[in-house]
Amino acid sequence: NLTQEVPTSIYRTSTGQYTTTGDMTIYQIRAPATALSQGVVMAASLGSLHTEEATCKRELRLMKNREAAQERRRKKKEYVKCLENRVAVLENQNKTLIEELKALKDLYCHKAE
DNA sequence: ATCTAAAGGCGTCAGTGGTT
DNA sequence: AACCACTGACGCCTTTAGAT
Repeated sequence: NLTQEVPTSIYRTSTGQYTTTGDMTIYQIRAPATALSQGVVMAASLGSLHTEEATCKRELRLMKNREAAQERRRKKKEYVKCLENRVAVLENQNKTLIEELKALKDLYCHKAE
């Protein structure tokens, strides 16, 4: 049951801060159910159903995106680690090859003498 | 101990390409 | 057209390393 787990909506302000909103608009719309206002109230509750659904959708999307971002960062770290390992291996190989080349050069020089 | 710049991590938004 | 997963970019907060 999603709606029970979904926290209050979180919005980002223009300054990048986060803020929350309750169901203010829904509460404000509710009025005494006189015969005249009945239709209005019904429309409002229908509307609140829509906003509830929209809120649910939004929260679900945010949650999934949050998880996607976490996974993305995990994989990126893994990839960078991989690259660093590769660099270390190649540096070692390079070192070995340079030493080998030096040894062969020495050998060649001594033979030439 | 305090200050501060840099680095790291996080949540979110916006855009994109693929799928139904 | 609506939906989804993925990803780069952004702004914020926290941590870390070095200077004073």
